[in-house]
Amino acid sequence: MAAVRRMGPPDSATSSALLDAAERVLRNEGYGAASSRRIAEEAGVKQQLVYYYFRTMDDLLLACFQRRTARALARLTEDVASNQPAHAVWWTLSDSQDARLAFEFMALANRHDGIREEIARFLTESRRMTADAIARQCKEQGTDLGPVTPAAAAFLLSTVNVFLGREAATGVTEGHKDIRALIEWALNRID
Amino acid sequence: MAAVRRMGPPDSATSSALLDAAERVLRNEGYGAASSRRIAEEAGVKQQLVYYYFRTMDDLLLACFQRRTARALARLTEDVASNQPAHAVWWTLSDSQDARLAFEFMALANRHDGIREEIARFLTESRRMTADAIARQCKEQGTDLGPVTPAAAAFLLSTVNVFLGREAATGVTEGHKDIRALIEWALNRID
DNA sequence: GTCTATACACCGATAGAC
DNA sequence: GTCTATCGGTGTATAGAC
Repeated sequence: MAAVRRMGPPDSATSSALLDAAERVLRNEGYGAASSRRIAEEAGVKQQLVYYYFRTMDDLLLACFQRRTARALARLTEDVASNQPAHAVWWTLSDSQDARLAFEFMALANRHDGIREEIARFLTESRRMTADAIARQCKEQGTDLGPVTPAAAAFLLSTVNVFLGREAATGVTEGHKDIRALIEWALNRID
Repeated sequence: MAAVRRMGPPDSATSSALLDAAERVLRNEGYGAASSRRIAEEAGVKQQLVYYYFRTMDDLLLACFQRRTARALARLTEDVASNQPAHAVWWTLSDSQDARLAFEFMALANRHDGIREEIARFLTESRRMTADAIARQCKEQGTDLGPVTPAAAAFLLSTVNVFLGREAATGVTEGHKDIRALIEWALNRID
């Protein structure tokens, strides 16, 4: 029956600043550095304020991820409705900052049940939307992708960028130019 | 000048058991759980023994990764020399346990300089070996992969499995069947 | 080679004053 | 809404006995 602690509204400026700070820490230092003290410092507030706006650290990280997925799904909805859906999805996912953050959340899912479930929901949903858009586009254009089914294309579109971003941050670029060229070639066949 | 602490040999049974334990903890619980206490417990020894065999926790994790890359490069050398190099590389990388561990090390690289450098070296080297083998195979067989250059194929071979493994552990399987079929199709064209 | 004991930093989280 | 103070737990790492 706990839940007696006083708590602030989820839409305040400070709450939002904490979520922004959490994103930066996760992206640049990894989830191992995402402590209440480090995130509060990054946001420029006292550590204890974290627990005024969020019940637990796990709650903060989950809220951070959910804010991201809500934005990503809104953006994806626009992308698949555009007249070059495959290109639009690819360019949205091409943001290197987002890719590194996405990687960190995937890693976090290993020990955070809530985030694991959210990731499963989000990936399944977004991949279906992308696959449907590609299938529709191919049908309209009369394009045959051969062994590359819409579902396979959607998988590649959503995973390749995450690796490109993480590897680039690690100092690896082997094969990156070629894989980008290959994706561009495929996008031009689809759209 | 430090380095005054007494330390054990790097090839003992206990040292090896600690590295095995570290692999299991990393794979199943993530790098956030890879503490000296947790790893010692997993290996069935006292926490302080970790510091008899390894100078720091970072050293242990680096040794763990280096043991893995040494084995992986040896295996890769066999694979690329076989008469179906592409298939051999793919099946080696298809081990889901290895894939999940590889993902964890990629995440660790965000905050561990030594591992980041080792990953950069290993990925660059292994990807070149794979690309060379694919290029050679295509030349011998007279196969034209079109927009899929050997470097692009090597990138996909080394990254797709890592995501398949991590996603499956997260409860996501959307597009997995299709991407496996696509890879198989491509492998049969190459070898 | 392994044990006990222990120092010190940082972690998540709470209580209550202002 | 933000502050100070603080608790118990866990983390890395070391010293010295057996």
